[in-house]
Amino acid sequence: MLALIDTCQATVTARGRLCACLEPSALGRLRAVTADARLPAGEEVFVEGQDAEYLYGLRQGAVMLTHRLADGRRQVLSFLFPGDVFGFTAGSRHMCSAIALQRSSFCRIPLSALNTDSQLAARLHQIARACLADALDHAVRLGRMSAKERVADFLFRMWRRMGEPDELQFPFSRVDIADYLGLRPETVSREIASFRRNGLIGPLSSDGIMSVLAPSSLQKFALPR
Amino acid sequence: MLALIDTCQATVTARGRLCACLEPSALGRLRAVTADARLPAGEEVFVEGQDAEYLYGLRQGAVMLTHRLADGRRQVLSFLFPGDVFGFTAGSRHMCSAIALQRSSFCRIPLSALNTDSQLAARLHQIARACLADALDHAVRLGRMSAKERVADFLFRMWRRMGEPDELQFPFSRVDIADYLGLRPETVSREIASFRRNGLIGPLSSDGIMSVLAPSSLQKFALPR
DNA sequence: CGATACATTGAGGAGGGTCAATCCGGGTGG
DNA sequence: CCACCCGGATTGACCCTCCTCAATGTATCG
Repeated sequence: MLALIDTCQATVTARGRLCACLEPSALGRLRAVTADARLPAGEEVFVEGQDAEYLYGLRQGAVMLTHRLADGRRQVLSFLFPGDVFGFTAGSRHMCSAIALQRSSFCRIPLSALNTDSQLAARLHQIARACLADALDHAVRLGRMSAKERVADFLFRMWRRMGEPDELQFPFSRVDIADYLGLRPETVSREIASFRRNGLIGPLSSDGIMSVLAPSSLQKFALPR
Repeated sequence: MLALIDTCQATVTARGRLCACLEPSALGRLRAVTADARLPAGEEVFVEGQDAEYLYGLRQGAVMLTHRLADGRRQVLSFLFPGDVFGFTAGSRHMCSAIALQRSSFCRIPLSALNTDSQLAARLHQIARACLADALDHAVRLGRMSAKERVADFLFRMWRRMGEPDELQFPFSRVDIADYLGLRPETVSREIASFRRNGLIGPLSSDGIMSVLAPSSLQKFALPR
């Protein structure tokens, strides 16, 4: 019965838990219209400019939203984890691409469901407002924080987002992180090395796992909330 | 009758025109719950951390949304003009402050109206998604564009937003622009001076009015859309 | 007319970008 | 099993964009 109430095997997050916030009848309607899908790492859920037909709820894996300029420069707009909902658009077309960073599974919610199910629509719009808040926070980071602050804030938020583990294992590359933070990969590397020298994080093991030694020191650089 | 259909004296914009998109009966319900207000320049519509009770529709004037870091650094998140709707929140509290840049008038829409009027709610959520798109665009600018590109893009978008006039008259200071673009006011001044030397904009008259001579040249720096 | 606030301009410096070399782990094939 | 290669991460050297600090210009207001 619990499994029925929350069909997404999602970690509990402020933004996520689409299913958990719906009453059983609404959940039934949701299940009736959603379809599941899987993608291997590197594949696109949707691409910029494509007609938007669905919203997406990430069940397992990780996804990033990216926007590309004409000359190839890329900005990563968001990293998404299980429980997160994505695919919101202003008009009829996607304004960014969604790329699976790992083998991922997600459900697709037809946009038409927004017109027919007001409780579902209200919940999804609440999530859209949370995405707006995230985007504005990100603008603050990109506009007003130094490279060191951006990297520390990023490590801290990822650490918290992943359940405050002793060891962080990222599904994304240095280039992805750099494109998210508005920096170059070399700068990200240097800042991480600096934190390691200062004992805020442990030595990097061979497979990219890093231990978080002093989360509170990282948090000093982070945006509140 | 036209006045009844659109009670906001707002310029036509993609994001705005809340009233114009509502059918007459919904508009009547909207008018029944909204209240009007005015503010002089410099006053706050709401401040960060305050409990959110309303959404706001700007009728006349100009407003900016700002976020402050603990040490005083400020990021301007958005400049708003007649027709724009603002005050969207993720939780129960405002995540930014809204400051009138000019004497402004606006209407207040109680959040409770979102629960009782689904057509109004749908329209406001559509606007919220447009705000999300704007915020993501802004992240691209802040993360991946040079100072020259940011200023050119800003001038071009303001020029277009204000109806492509021959002369631009801003209601905000260089500091406001700099805090919006993630730059220092000196840098904004220098880039504007550079555009003036290159003939993209005319000489600055004493009262801050600038003429736009080569919008298409400015547009080359701008983000599409 | 001075005082204040804001914009502009200049000189110098620092943070982060650019380019290149090196390292390292994993896959591939002999 | 090992040599080779390849992609990503790291590190170093150098440079450029943008910031910092200060001086000057300009408009508004008492």
